[in-house]
Parts: sequence; C-alpha cells; structure tokens
Amino acid sequence: MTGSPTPVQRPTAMAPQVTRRYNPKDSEPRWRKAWSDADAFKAVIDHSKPKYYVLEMFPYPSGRLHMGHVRNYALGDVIARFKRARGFSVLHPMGWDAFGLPAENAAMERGVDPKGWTYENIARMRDELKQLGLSIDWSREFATCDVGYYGKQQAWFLDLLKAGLVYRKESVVNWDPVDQTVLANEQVVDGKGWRSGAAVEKRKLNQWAMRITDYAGQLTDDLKTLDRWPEKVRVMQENWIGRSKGLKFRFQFSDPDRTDGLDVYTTRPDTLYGASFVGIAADHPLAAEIAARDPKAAAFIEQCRRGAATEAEIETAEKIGYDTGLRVKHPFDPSWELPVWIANFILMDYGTGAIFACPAHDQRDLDFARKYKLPVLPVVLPPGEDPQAHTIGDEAYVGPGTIYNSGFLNGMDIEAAKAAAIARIETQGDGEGATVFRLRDWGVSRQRAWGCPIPVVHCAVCGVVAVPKHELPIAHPADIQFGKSGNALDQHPTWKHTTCPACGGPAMRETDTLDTFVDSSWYFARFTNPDAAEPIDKAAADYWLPVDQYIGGIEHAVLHLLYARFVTKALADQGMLSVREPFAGLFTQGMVTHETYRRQNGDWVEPGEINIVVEGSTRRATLIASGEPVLIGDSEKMSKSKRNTVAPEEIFDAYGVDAARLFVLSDSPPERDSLWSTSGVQGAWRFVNRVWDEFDSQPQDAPPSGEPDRDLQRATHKLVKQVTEAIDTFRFNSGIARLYEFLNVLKANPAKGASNAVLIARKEALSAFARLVAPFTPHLAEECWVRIGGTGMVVEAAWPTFDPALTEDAVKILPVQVNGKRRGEISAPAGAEPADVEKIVMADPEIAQRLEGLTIRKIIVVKDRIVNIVAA
RNA sequence: GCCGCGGUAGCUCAGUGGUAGAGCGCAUCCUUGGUAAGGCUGAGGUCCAGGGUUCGAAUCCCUGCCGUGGCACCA
Repeated sequence: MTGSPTPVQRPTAMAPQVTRRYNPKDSEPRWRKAWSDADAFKAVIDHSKPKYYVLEMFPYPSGRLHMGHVRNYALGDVIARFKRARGFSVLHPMGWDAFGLPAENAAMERGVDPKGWTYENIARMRDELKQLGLSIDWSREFATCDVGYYGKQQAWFLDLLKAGLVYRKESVVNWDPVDQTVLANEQVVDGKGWRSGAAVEKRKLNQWAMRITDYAGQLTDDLKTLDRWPEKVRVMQENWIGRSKGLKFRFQFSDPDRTDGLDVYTTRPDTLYGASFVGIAADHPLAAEIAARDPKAAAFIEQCRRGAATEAEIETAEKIGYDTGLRVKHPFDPSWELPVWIANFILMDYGTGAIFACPAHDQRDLDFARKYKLPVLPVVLPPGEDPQAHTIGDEAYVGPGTIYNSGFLNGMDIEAAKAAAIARIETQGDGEGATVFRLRDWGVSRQRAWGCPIPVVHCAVCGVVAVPKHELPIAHPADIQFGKSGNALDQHPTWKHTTCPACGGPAMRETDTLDTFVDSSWYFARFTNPDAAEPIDKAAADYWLPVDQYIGGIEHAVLHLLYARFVTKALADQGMLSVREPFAGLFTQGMVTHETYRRQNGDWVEPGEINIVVEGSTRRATLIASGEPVLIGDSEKMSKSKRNTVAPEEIFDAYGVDAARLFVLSDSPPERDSLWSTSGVQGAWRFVNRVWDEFDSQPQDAPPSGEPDRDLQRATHKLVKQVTEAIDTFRFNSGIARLYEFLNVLKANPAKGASNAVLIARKEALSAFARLVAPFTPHLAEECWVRIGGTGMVVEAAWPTFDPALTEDAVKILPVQVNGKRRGEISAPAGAEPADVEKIVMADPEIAQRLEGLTIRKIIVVKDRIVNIVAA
C-alpha cells in the first residue's frame, strides 16, 4: 500500500457567467471523480496517526437503494469525513451481505441463476451508493457470496469444529414452512419467522449448532465494558441472555426401588418449605417413561404437543396438568411427600425441564394449584402482616418479607434464606448453587442452497468428517437448478457425491448451508485485509479493530450484534483476533418515515399520485387522476405495502445528492425516526443554494489587510465550537441548525458594500463554513472551497479550530427579574462581578420604576446570565 | 405484567434550574435580467395535567394521563 495520494488536477468551479444558481448535476459527479482520482479515501495503516474505524451495517443487495440506506450511510459518512479532517487514519469500507433467500426465491420464480441475479443487484446498488458521495475505500469491497470470502469462513468454521464449539445435535427446532428452513430462537418473533412472517412450527431435526452458551457468562459480563453502546441495546441483550442464579438439586423418589432421582432448578430456594408439588415438562424423559406404561399420561402428552404447534399458542395456552402418581421426598423433611405432575407450562429446554412449585409465591404455580386444588402454603410474610391472619388470594406474593412456616429458615430475609437453603442442600449432597441462562445454542444449519456450504462430509464408515483445509473452498456447483421447493444443493445430481477424506470410500457432502448471520459475524474483521490468505490478517486486524463506530438499525440489537460478539470471542480464543469485543461504539439510527395516503375504499396511494393543497393550517389531498379526496394518514416506516416510499434516485435527480443527505441528517436526532417530506427536502435544497450564493458573492480579489469585524469573528468561532461538539456527540441535526443560523448571520453582513473589517471576517467565516458543512454536503463544500481560493480539496483540509476566548461575547445582555418575572434587561461586561452588576441594575430607570414602593429583600446575580431581585 | 423512551409553535425538533428557540409551513409586503426563483417583515406557545422543592421550574422530585419500543409461562 502506498502512502500519500498523488496530487490531481482539481476541477475548476462552475463558470458564474452561465448561471449563478448552484447546479448539482454539474458539480456532484465532477467532485466524485476528483475524489476517486485522488484515491482520497484509501485506508492506510499509519502508526503515526490515531486510527478510526467507521462501519455501517452492510446492506443486503436488493438492487435498489432506499431512504433508510441513504440515512444510514450518510450518518456514517459524516463521522468518517469528520474524523479524517481531525487527523485520524480512517477505515470506512463497504460490502454486501449477499447470501440469503431473496436470491433463491427469485431463482425459483423466474428461473434465473441466484449468483448472477445477486451480482447484477450488487452492480446496480454499488452505482447508486457511489452516487451518494460516500468517503469509502472501495478497494476493500467484497460480497459474502464471493468464494474468496466464504471459503475463508469455512476455514475458521473447521477451527471451531475442532475446538468443539460447533457440534451436531438432534433437536426440536423452529421450522419456517414458507422459507422451508430452520430458524434460531432469535429469529422467531411473536411465533412468526422474522423474514417470512409465517407461523413457525416445531420439528425434530439433526442440526449444526454453535456453542454460544459457552460464552453466555462473558457475553453478559462484557456488556458492562460497552460504554459507548446505547443502554437500551445492552438491556435487550442482557434480557435475551437471561442469566439467573439459583439452586439445582435432586429430589429422591418415595418409591425405594427408584434410585435415579429428579433434578430441578429454582431461583427461589428460600421458598422450599412452601413446596406443593413437582412439575415436569411434557417432553421430559420421565414423562416419556411414564407414558410407556400409562395410556392416560400418553394421551395427555399428546394433547400438549398438539395444542402447542406454534410459539404463539404456547404463550396463550391455559395451564393443564396430569398427576403421574409418582411421589418425591422433600429434601428438608423425608417424611413429606410431594406429587409429580406433568404440566404444559414447563419448558424442557430451560433449566432441567422440571421444577418444584411454590404456589404462594409464584403466579404460574398458583394458577395451577388453584385449578387442581393443590395446597398453597405461604412462607414469606410481607412486612407488617400478622402471621396468623395472612393468606394468599388470587395473587401470589413475590415481594420482600420475612420467612416463616419454614423450619430452620424462619426469621430470615429472602436473600439470607436463599443462601442458607443452598448451603443446606450442598451439605446434604443433594445439589448445588447454579447459574442458568435463557440463551440457547445457536442453530446454524439452513436447508437452503444459496448460503455458505458447511465443509463436512458424511461417510457411512467414518461418520461426520471435516473436509481438510487444503480442499477448501467448497464452492457451489455452477449448474445448480432451481424451480422446486426445498434445497437445490441437496437435489443437485452430482455435487454432494464425494469421497471420504478419512477412508477414501464414497461419502456425501453436507448440503445444509450456514445461517447468513454467520456471514455477518466477522465481515468487519475481514475488511481490515480482504485479500489475506488466512481468514483474518492479524496485523491488520490489530491495527484497525475494534470498530470505533458501528452504525445500523435497532432491529439488529439482539440477532446480529449478539452473534458478532460471540464469533469475535470464539475467534479470539482460537488466536485469530486480539480484541474480545468487535464494536467499541454503537449507534442505532431511527427509521425514515413518510405520510401515508388512502383512498375512500382503503387502498394505499403513492405520494406521487396525489396533490396536496394547503388551506391555512389544514392540508387536503386529492387523487391527481380523478380528483377523488384522499385521506392523509400517520407517518409510518417507508414500505412497499403502504406505498409510502420515495425513491432516492428521483430525489437526487431533482435536488441533488447533497440536499438529500442534508435533509435526512437535519430533520431529527439520528437515533429517532426521521419524517421524509417534500417540503423538507425543498428547504434543504434552498439552503444549498443560499450557501452557494453567499460564497459566490464574496469578492475573489485578495482581501484588504487589517483587523476583522469582531462580532462576525466571534460568531464564526462560536460556530466552529458548536458544530464540532454537535458532530462529536451525534447531534447532527443541531449542528446543521447552527449552520442554518450562521447563514443568517452572513446574510446580515453581506459582501456587497461591506467594510474592510467585515470582508476580512467573512473570509475567515467562509473558510470555516466550507469545512464545517463538508461532512453533510461534501460536493457543495468542495465547490465553495474552490470559489474562495482554498488550497487543495476540502477532503484534504484540516478541520477548523476555534479560539475559546472568541466564543464568548465581550458584553453580556442580562435579563433582570423582579420576583421571578422578567422586567427588563441591562448590559454588563462579560465576567462582571455581582456588586458591579447590582450598581448597573440600580442605575436603570426602568427597573427603579418597577421597584417603587417595594423593599428589596435580596438580589441574586448569576454571573453573565441573569439578575433576580426579590422585593416585597 | 416487567423494563425503557417520548409529550415544547400548524409540522419536525433544539433547549434540561436563569430572557421560550430553529427549520419547514402560514400571513403581509417587495423584487420580476438569480425566475418551475429570491428577499423583507410578521403572526403563532397553559413547554401533557396536577402537586412539591426553589428567589426562580419546560428543566429537579412525586402522582396521573396519552403515545411508543423491547421483553414476557425462563421456575
């Protein structure tokens, strides 16, 4: 890699005699070419500079850019350009999350090749993205469906397989009947597939899985170190991982012939004396054993299975149970027997799939106990309650209190009783304190062809055998046929037939492919050197990682961000990475919304099909074609189904890229939703023109020498301070608001007929302004820079600095309050002492008049801000 | 049910103890060789409601109302 970019011929500013209006169609492509010719955004490892890695979540190549993309990438570009100007060595790459179902669906519907379809989409979308004028190092671009990428993914997959972090398990999985594939728990939302929206079914399949649960503790603990992540996302991940601390112990059966016991997990060992029954899940092994000799039990289990086809149904189902007739002994009192029930509300894959129930202090247990007339024994006494009189009604008591009715635990608070109960169980040898997680292992098998092939073979003799690394990559066959449902890779006539690397006999390739979330779990590391022979170039990764600022949608708060954190830790443990967290800073941007429009019959109407008339403060819409009145609805996320999308290309064409960027950045704080409106983008467009007008009116000849106008100079320094701080804190909209305001200051100090002092101050102001506006409207900034005779290009220029002494006004206007109400104002020198301010106040005739007949009790002077006189 | 976030001008939002602000929209007027435009001026606010703290509350505290996001039979 070479160092400094070669100097290039700058384009000249557009000729003012042709038109004075700003012409983005002329200027924008010209500057993109200039940046590209100068290789201005090449990321270079430079140990003399601080590094900064900016990354936006890479897009799925749908083939069409939407406003959400514009916002996402514009946000990242502001940071990247800002950091570059501030002297950082910046890495800002781009790639494509290119495997996945849409390509396969297109292949099936239209008989096209998914690979060709995907690369065509990438080509089209790359052109659109480049049009945005992003400061991206395009030399690092790759797609996850490039064999050069997924082959390396296969390589580290084999490492994890060897390390025991990837394994095969027969399990009940979430089956998406529309996408014909398995989904991870995280990918099921409200019982429906996250992409297809189809009701998810339960199926038993042999699956590849990754041991994310091995890292559950670390994934929780390390959230604390992510201090530049939104609190909200950390909370969501913490809830998802769901660590709980409690007790795992074994009940002994009353039947002396049974010596195996029944393991349960509880977070409330303090309530053991309130135990009423023991419950097991319908698919617990003990339930199956009982069903084998008890037809009624078998029928009950079958009923549970049938009634629980989908996640959504499980959650709303009524609690039902079956008394198995088995009895277990209470661990603290062997003469106390508890019945064992099979219950539909107990989950097999959480804890041990079995519980002890304390109905008095758990709502689910209480509902069940009331239904089946089981005992309800309170053991936690709420503060101030009489132990004789206290009873449990329809609500379990889960608050604090004192333990009673509980033998050796009596009189303790809940925490002390938990510790004491765990200690006693451990002494008895019946169990131990345990930490349990809600998180399950990550099922990564997908029964689809258009994904990363899993590099193993199945041999009748040797079983599952890993493909040797030198045989990688395992690529897709070139002649894959789509058109039927199911896995086209599995249906290919020859691809899966191979020989066993171990015994040389005939074997079958694995035809499942990896979940596309695997692809996006390490791409940020590959970007540090996309051409490396190894999956990750350690030296490059050590320089660039972690990602300093990651930007994307909140919808990935759990899925993608959790998987990427896990893979980073797993690869670090294989010695491939030094960092244990991939993203030091995370920013989740809001959606782009738009008004919705409906006809009388309820049909959605596109914004382009209607005409809006403003009458005073009300707006009315009619259909252009027929004049039919149209209902203006709420603003909602832009979507095809509601027909409220706006095509970025049309906006670029009408107003230019800069105006579009400016508007999505200026409208609202980046983390909130942003409302797209035509009038809004028109306002941004007017701003672009007014900025150009201001620069264009500045005389080109050398400015006179002398002192600058102090007020304009102070305003300039204040502006630099404000915009710098706004970008640093992600308040782009307020940074832009300051630029809008400053333009009004410039207009109040026009070049035409200006004094020498103003002309000198204007020169400094415009120079700063061009660089301050550059992260938002980079093309316009370059054009303005040329117009005022700036050196080089703005992308090469340093960020402006400010003199703190010049950001404060020399004379302060202080409002004067009498009894908290504003009654006038005085001016005082900045930093004036309270005693001096008092004198000025007392000398003010208007204030004196207000105070006539009143006795002054107290005068409060807040330096440089306000004066309040308390009088009666 | 649990945990968040929000409620300030017609709209989108700043301001988070100290004079209620910006952009857009709206109105008046001007310009008509920047013209499918530009400019001047202006109107518009119980800062969701009630209570508290304070010399002073949009801002801090309490209660409630409304909207919105996430989690939710996880023992």
